[in-house]
Amino acid sequence: MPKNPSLLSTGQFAKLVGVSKHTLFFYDEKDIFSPLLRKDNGYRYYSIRQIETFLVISSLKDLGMPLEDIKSYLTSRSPDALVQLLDKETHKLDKRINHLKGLKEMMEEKKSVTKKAMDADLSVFTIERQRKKKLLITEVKDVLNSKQYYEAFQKHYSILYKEGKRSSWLEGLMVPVSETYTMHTGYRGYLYTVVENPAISNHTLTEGDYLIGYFKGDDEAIEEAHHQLISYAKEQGYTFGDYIFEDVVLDELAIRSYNQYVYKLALQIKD
Amino acid sequence: MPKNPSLLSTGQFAKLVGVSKHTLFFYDEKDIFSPLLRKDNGYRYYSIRQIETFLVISSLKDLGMPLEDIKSYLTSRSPDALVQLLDKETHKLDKRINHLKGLKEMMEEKKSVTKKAMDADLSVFTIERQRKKKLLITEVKDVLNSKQYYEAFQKHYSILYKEGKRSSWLEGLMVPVSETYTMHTGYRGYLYTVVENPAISNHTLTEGDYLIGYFKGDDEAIEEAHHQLISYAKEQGYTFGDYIFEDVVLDELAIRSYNQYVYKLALQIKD
DNA sequence: CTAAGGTATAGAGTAACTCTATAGTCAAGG
DNA sequence: CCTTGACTATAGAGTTACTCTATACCTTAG
Repeated sequence: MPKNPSLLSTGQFAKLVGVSKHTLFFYDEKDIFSPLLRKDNGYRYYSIRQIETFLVISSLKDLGMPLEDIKSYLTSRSPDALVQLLDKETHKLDKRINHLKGLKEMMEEKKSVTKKAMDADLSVFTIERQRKKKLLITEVKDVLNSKQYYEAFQKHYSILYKEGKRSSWLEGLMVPVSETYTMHTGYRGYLYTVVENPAISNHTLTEGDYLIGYFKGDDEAIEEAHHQLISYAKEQGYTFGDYIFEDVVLDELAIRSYNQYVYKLALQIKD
Repeated sequence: MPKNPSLLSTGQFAKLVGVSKHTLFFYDEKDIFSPLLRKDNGYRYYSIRQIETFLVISSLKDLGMPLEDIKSYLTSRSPDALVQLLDKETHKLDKRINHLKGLKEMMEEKKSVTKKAMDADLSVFTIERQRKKKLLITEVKDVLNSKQYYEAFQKHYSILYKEGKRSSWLEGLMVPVSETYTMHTGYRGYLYTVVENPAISNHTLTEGDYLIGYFKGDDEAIEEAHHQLISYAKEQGYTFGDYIFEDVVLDELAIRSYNQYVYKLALQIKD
């Protein structure tokens, strides 16, 4: 290594490490990372040796560590402290990676649901086979009661939240078939979310067939849709299960007008 | 779902989705996300249906999408556009995840190197066996020449950068043994980085033994250390290879004073 | 009917920059 | 030696996506 260490101007150093000159001015000003020396004309000169250091600092920053914390680490740095710091950060990193993986999964799920909804024929009912699934369900005694709905939601989310499933976008309402004809006066339902962890699951759906219908419209149309689905199932002589599953598949994110939302209803079919 | 949709105040909604009330005021003001309705007293009321939408918006934001872009998406939303958007974002997400995985790997490497350096006995030389490794090396004709060093670095990094290895913290200098005794007048060296991809590797180290020494000090001490290592190898009658590998193992990040840095020198041993 | 707690707006402050304006510095060609 | 163009510096305003504070109005339980 050079005895007379290779010196780089601010611009050169910035280019090498991939940031702007201004960032280096800023770091210097805040005493986070300073050039090896300054010449009489005020020009900053960085050593090539400082590249690694800078890259670690900027990686820590990328990991969300505030510059203040980085600075305060540097004022009390030691090999022991470094190992501790790296230990802590790799753990955080693990969590971040898992969070992002979860997000990705959800985005892909949302994508596939949206695609299906786009292609769906709203005028026909179809049969779909679903694999076994574990659900977390939370009862809402009266779905029309705003307060109860709110509390159920809060409960439901607090359980999911503990699981680290911070932003599960995909859940719906599970409505007992028995409630279908009293919907306008108030009815019982269950918020449901598909979960992997059996520890938080409190309901299991066995593998089986579902009668599926896609419907467009507002809340009233959906109430009507429930009736249509049941009537059709009766006509066809299906023995159906206890619940209808209701999911919004094209919502505010894909559609501007409220009454054009698309819902998917699924009725358990026995045998 | 409720015909009379369950309405939540700003505070309630904020609690459910895990942000502050102010964030919701802010989003409303910027027309990014607004309550379903406002009562005469100015109070905002959100629908429970809006929770999913909000969570997607905030996930997109978490993924680094500017609110401006989210807003402009929402003004031209459609199922097709949503699928496109999700497609683009999952790809970005993949890149992010890989980047973080790379960072994690490097942090773990740095951690282990630091630990080893802490425990190392500076007064003894040891033999270590190393597995086969692929390297990317870049020649520096005269290590003491600042311009050449800079250019070599730039070249070296631009290759690594293309590989997506954005912040490889771990590389050093490979010095031909033949140059050891002319170090003060200038000498040839090679920047080296261990890489996985054989396509960018231009040098292979076969499995073999290395004579390892840890040294503390500044640049001059390290020049001296090169000599010590060679002398010791000669004394012991080792047939040695062509290169000494020089790595800074305790640097600016772990140590405050420049002349207390710890270097690791490794000399290839034949047979 | 009052107190505790919720709601509103306006505006200042924050991190970690980026961008602009203004001015001094340097190296190479004519 | 001078000029030109590319570099360097500082100061300060602007940016994003908020948070925080101050002030004032509203609602509901006891």
